[in-house]
Amino acid sequence: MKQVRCYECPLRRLAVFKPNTEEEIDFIDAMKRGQIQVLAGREIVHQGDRDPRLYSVLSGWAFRFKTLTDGRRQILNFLLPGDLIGFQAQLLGDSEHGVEALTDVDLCVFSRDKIWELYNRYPELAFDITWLAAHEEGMVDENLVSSGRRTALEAVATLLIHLYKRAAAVDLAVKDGIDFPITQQHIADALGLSLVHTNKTLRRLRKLGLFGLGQRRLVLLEPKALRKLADYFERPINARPLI
Amino acid sequence: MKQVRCYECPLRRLAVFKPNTEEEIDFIDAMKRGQIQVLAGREIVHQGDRDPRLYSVLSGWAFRFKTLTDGRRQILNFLLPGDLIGFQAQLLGDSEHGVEALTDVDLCVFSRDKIWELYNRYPELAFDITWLAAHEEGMVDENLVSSGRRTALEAVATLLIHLYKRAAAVDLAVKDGIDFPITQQHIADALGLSLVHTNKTLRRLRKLGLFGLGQRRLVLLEPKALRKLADYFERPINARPLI
DNA sequence: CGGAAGTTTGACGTGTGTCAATACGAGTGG
DNA sequence: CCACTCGTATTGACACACGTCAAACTTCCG
Repeated sequence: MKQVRCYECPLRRLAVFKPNTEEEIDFIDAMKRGQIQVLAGREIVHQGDRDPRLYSVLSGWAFRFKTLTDGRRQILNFLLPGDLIGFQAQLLGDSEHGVEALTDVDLCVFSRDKIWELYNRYPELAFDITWLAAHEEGMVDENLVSSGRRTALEAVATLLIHLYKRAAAVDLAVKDGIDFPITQQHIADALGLSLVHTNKTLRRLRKLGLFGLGQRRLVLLEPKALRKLADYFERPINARPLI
Repeated sequence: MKQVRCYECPLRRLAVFKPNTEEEIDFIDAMKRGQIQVLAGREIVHQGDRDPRLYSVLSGWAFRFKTLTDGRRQILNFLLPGDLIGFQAQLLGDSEHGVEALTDVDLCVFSRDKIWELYNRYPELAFDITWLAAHEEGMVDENLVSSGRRTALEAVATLLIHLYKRAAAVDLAVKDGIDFPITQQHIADALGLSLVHTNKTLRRLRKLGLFGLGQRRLVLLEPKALRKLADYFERPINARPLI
């Protein structure tokens, strides 16, 4: 994607995002050092990196993960446009998790130096960062419930609904379907399941007619039934901040 | 515990906590509305509460959790002295998780109104809150790895080490043992295991001589072996902020 | 002393993992 | 346009980690 200035950021046109003042946008723009593209499958942050960069996702999907020394991998949560990278964990210090691009991804790069100025001069933006951190924790919480206390069927249903809603919110939905770049291996790693069992679980859900998946495209056919499986309450979607 | 003013807070004497300026402490003290005690087993925040209060843990243990409608429970993480409550998830809005006292707990109650003033006038404190939120997310991350990708044996070892270190950091250690108020049911709910299997796993670890547990007291007998099981790297412990 | 809460044990069932092979789809090169 | 290949999806057979049920035991405490 071409370099974009923050005041012409395509994300700002979306309804999910809270509007900012002109002054705030100017500051964010000044903090933005540039933009990089990372190809699908490449690492954005390496687990153990010292002092990782600060990014935000401008387009595409990514995910945070941890790997054990013997290679077992756990996906912590997925990152979509508007999400921050590098603010988690030690805001300064080593990154305790890796981040990998799921699709080709455009990232805004921010200068870490200016974070301090942001906290000093733009308390509302500072609050937004806290909000985003807390919100992301909420997603990990939800994922932990799936991994720990839901059956494979429930967990997969929960994840599909969740990703669907998030993708739709950032306008990635096209007539009741979203572009779905996630492989079964990703689902397995996110939920702590094996690849084979994930496959069989997806097949069961599909046979029940609850959703359609194919050609990188996900459609929820029976959202009510899925929500019931997922023990999922509809919650009001507050506007979320965009840095 | 008697009402304590923030500048005489016993936690501030501990090495883990980052010192604050006098002005900051004064502000925190002004923000503190009082102190309450919650008895072991009682709920501090009810899942679904509208606009829950803001607290910090002054003494005792608590935990955050979610329950599904049929009663299955997942513990998200444990809270020890110095941890904040109510800043997670929707910093304003419903709480998506409950918080329960594990032991009798003393809590500092903060007025939500002043949060805004804090962000405006004390950017460093604002940053600390973000830090604490991100740090807590890191703990949920770690727990998710245990639940999703570690065996029961590894997961339990990981949790014991982790809790030991945290408790020792806030001076709850007495000659290589800590006061350990957690039941096997709590461990099970934190790791997504059944009570019975948790019991058998603990017994196995004990038979291996890796730790001692009894009379509410935990001792790590073979920390190296435990760390190996847990795939655990020692990390430098930065001073953590205290609000 | 009695009851509640927590811990232990054994027997047995099953959800999920592992292994191994096949099928499919998209891209590449001849 | 067909072979080839590589990543992904699919299947079946089988193993085991972990769950469930049920009962006893231990500790704590009023």
